[in-house]
Amino acid sequence: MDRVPEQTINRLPIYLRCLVQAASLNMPVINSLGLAQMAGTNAAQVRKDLSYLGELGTRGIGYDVEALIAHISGELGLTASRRVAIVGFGRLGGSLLGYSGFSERGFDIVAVFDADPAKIGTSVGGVRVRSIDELESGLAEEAIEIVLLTTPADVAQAVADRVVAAGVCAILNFAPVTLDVPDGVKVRPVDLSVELQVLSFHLARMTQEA
Amino acid sequence: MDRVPEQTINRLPIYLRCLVQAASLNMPVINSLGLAQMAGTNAAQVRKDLSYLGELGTRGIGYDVEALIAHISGELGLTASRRVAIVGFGRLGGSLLGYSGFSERGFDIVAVFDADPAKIGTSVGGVRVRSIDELESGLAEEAIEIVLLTTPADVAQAVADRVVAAGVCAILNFAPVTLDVPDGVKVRPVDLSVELQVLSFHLARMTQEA
DNA sequence: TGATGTGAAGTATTTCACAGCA
DNA sequence: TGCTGTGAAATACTTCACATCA
Repeated sequence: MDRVPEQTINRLPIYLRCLVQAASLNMPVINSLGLAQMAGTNAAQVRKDLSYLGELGTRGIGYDVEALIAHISGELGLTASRRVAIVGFGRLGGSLLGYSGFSERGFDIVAVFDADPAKIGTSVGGVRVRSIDELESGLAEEAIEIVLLTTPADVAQAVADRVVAAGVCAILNFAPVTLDVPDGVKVRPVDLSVELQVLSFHLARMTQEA
Repeated sequence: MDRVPEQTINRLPIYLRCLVQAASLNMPVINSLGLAQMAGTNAAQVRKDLSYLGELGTRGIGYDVEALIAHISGELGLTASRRVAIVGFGRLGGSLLGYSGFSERGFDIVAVFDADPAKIGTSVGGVRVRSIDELESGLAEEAIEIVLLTTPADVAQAVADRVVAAGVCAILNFAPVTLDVPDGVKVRPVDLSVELQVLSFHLARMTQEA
């Protein structure tokens, strides 16, 4: 089987979300057009994307919703829950810990690290805040697979280096810096200012063209 | 001049951030390789991207940092601050209102809407929470250009329809649904569960291949 | 019959490689 | 000389169109 294109990977969680909704509406089967309309794309794209995962549909019929949910979940590695840590427990880190959407989707936040002595040792939502000094040991102890990096920008790279050295291969980076990590480590940047600036670009274009 | 490719637009805010940092380090000039290293890309990409904006560099030298900041800021429409509204004032909406990074970059949150009578009329951070019933009039009154959509998923499409009908052309969508909007309206989805699932895919691939 | 799966065509994006200019 | 700007090549992705098969 060929490698799955990056853009296809980005759409798989969207398809999964749509399929779960279809299942909740008691649709046993969905075709590529129906899924495309829910996901905001087109039928050919859906078929091509799903074809990278195998021959999952039935010609003349479409895709079995439950079977496709199971298959995509498997591809996304969602069969077991994943152990997640928050590094940097400021305002944003606190919000993320409180967000129920993660555990609902199998992402369990089981460790929190911060440098502030006033926070260390306190417990929030059943999770104890650890010292950043215990980062390496704590990540190993808790068998962390994914780190949510929410430190201030000026220490993000240094903390990321330690996280990577501790063996973590997946980082969701909320700090407004581009992280430099070795091959094999996946970083997804989340930067709302970047998103707003992209929207602003389009607004500027519109008013200019009109 | 040719249209700027979408992927280039996505990188412009990154370049801008790197340039601002370079300026803070008192670098008067930066070359494509230096900017590429800061931005996590390569020199050819930087030159190609910037070439869509015009001939901004000096051969043999590089790019004047301040001039390039000014130019990219202009392209991104950041010369004046932009008026932003939060629609859906739950936990997430509250966090976003409290985030200082927006106003620092010229995005001013000047209106907040919610459906909960307990919240309507209260003031947070100098902004009064308005009833969702006043959505259309409020968006017009405050001359809102960008909406941060943070409603529950099940009403997100309906609210988005009203936001679009009120003339807003840019939406940052935090609801875990794919919004259907007319041509000319730009939506940027922000879904942390999707991001985590993409990371999970790569983790699954790694363990499988190893 | 009707919808999938997929080569092939069409686009978009990235990278190369070097002419051109300060 | 050294770095930008840019056609051209290479690669990646999307869309088309239709053979294929339940």
